[in-house]
Amino acid sequence: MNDLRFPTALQMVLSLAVAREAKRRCTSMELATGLGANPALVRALLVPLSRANIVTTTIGKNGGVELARAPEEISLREVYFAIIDDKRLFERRTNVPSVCVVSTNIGSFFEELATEVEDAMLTKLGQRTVAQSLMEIRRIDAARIANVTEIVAD
Amino acid sequence: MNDLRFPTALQMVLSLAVAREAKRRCTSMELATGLGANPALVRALLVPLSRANIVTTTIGKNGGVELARAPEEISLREVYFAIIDDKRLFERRTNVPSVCVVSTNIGSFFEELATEVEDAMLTKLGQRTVAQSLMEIRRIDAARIANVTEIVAD
DNA sequence: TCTTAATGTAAGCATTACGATTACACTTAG
DNA sequence: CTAAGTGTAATCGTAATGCTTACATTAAGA
Repeated sequence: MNDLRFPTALQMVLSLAVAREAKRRCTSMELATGLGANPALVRALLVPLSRANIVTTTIGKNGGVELARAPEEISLREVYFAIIDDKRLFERRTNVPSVCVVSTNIGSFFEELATEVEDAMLTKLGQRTVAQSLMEIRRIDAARIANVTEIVAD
Repeated sequence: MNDLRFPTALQMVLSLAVAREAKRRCTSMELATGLGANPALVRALLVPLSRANIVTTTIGKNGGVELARAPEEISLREVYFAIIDDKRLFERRTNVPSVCVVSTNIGSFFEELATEVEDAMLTKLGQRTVAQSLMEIRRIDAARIANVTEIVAD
């Protein structure tokens, strides 16, 4: 089973960015509906997002979720890091015996390699903000609609 | 459970690069010993490596495995791609309903994003060859030995 | 030709991590 | 006081992978 936490959290944040334009809050139920998922799953993901100061949750009646900052100020790297954090992209083997120069040092080497590759990935994510991503989503939507119209016209 | 195929294959290829210097072949048993793993596991990974022309296997008595090319000519990207291939780094959610502009287009958007991030990672891996990696391993080993000597001297 | 040493491959079990759901405690507006 | 929210724990199902065993296949060499 693949890890869907990042795509899920990303969609949540993007939906919150849309709601923010209307100065609205979302409930975990609304977010769950957009995902085709369960509100409890959404709330579980809200915990680390809240801890990272990406969203703000309000308990009680009329409560809900909103972005803690302007979407221009939130990078996808922050979202990824808030959600994933501990898990390394590449995990190394454990219990490798020391029987040659390779087996003895592969652990350190792989750690270096994994860090470097992971940094490259995070840098890429750091170059994108939530605001830009929302613009991109709308660009994709416009293209989709234009395409549908064209097909209908045939 | 984390996917250990890439680190496993990488160690195998590095061990084969060492063996190549001595003009030796390795058996899957030898490689498995260095990994602390089972020969059948090694042989399963040998199949895609062989298909990608990274290693050459020889069946029968006195058979075994060797690098198919010089270690300078094999990038870590090739090793990664040979082993992982199908599996995307980021998987998107399935069955997302179309209830708003975000949920309707998040799939396409995430696909674009995942491709870009994955390319960044593969580029990083493409900049490293097996030969360079082996040199790096030996550098780490030398540093480790120097450190041990220093501690013993205290 | 027979034995031996190797790869190729399929089948089955255990483990792990995550998704999904349910349930309930807690909080706050009106 | 009630309704509408979040916070969180517990449980189950499932998919992917590692690990192991077993056996078929192949080829060298006595």
